[in-house]
Amino acid sequence: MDYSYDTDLEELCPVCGDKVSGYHYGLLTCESCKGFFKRTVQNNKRYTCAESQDCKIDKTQRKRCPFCRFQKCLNVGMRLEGMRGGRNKFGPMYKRDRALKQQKKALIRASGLKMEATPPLMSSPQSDYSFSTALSTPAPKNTHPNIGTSVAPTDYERNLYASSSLSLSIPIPAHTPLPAQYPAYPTLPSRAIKSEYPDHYTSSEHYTSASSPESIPGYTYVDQTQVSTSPPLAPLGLTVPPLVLEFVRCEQGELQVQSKISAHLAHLQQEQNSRSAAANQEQNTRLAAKQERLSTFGLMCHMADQTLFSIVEWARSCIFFKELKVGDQMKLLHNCWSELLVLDYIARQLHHGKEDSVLLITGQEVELASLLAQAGVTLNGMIQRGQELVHRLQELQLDRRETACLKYLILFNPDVKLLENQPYVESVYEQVNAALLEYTLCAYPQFLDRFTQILLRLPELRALSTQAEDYLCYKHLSGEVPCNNLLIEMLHAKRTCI
DNA sequence: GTAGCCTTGAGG
DNA sequence: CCTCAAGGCTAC
Repeated sequence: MDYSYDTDLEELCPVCGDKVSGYHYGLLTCESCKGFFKRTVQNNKRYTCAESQDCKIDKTQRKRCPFCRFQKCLNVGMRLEGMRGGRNKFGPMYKRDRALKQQKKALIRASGLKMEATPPLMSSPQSDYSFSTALSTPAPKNTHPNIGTSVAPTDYERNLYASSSLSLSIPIPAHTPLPAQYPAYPTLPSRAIKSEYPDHYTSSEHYTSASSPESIPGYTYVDQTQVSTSPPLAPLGLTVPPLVLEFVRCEQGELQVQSKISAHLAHLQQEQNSRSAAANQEQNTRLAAKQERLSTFGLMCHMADQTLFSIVEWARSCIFFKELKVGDQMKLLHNCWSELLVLDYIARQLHHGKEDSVLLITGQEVELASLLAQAGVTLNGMIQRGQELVHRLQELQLDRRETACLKYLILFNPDVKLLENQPYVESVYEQVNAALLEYTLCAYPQFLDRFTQILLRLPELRALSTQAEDYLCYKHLSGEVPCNNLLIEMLHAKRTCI
């Protein structure tokens, strides 16, 4: 049994299930999918699907529909690398991925052994139960007192078993869609490429469209594993990694931030109203409407600006970050401020849980329709993209602890250049990664790929934040962003240091 | 077009 | 040196 842990785990191509031949374009794939991806990208191939763009791709049928095969390549995270030769820009990522896989195996093995010795005791009062249950919108009906003794062990065992020796003993039926348990590299692919090859990333239609959700029509297999099964069990009173607890402890009180920002904005608005009231009286309605729209955008900027202040405040008070020198702190924040802003927004919507409205940091609820009606084309696109991302995370039922971990993963980006204490940042990143992995495995043992699924959302978050930055930059250049803005300062800082 | 094998070349 | 991923080659 023991041998299987080290050898055959995850040795299947995430696209077609064939034998993996090594890392190609960002993840472990088979030789044929590597070649297929290469041909497609290099020759700028365009395929069409004769069916409904959701063809099953497996070893025997992969030739049937190149369209769906390519979609799947993109979905699992294949990305073009810009450099020829062995060691390339994916190098560190591959290294991390390998380390993480080892870690995961070790963890699974460890919990497996623990299992054999003593069946998990769930009878202890589920002390940190409250967070995830309070947060998850549809209250899971799984607080059955016997859940630990009756359901959990088998479930847990089955998953552990499945993950460790699946490829040996239980061949995956060829006709089923691959469950997304064959992880893509659990790092931030677009980031690595983007930071090193900005042009490459943006100029290639494949990759820009790859990260926009509406261009991924065949993206269904992930959802099947997450949604069609019973709703995720709440954490089973298993120990939550201390690091994760610490992360949650460091979270700011939403209400506190809310009232602070509300007060600030109310003040601003009051000022503005009194200033423009006189002018508006004389204007015709069309112009007044235009001014109204501009001021709404301005207000949003102020809102984002204030949120950014609170994010910086959070970062400065949080574990690990405060140990860094100011120079490194700045570099990290300059790199990720927009991602943290987007994540903050997304997390609020997750908590909000309504599809037809969004919740602002001020606590105001805005109808999505009216928001879309006021915004221009670009902003509309971003809002919709944001909603898509919210939706996907909702399907995963991302909990508050996981959200907290994501903030750290975004903040401690080991790919940031010119850090004084780069190894430290890298080690924090690894620690957070490990903590999140451990947490997801313990809290949601029935979803072994949850960790990967969560991390797979980060590239889209990244892409969205980049788009937001670009948009802000454009708005700034056309003079529509209020001055003295931390947003703009961050924008400048980032653009000048790259 | 596909996919297995070969060559190249950067990084360790 | 060796490793190993990107890209090339070519029998199907």
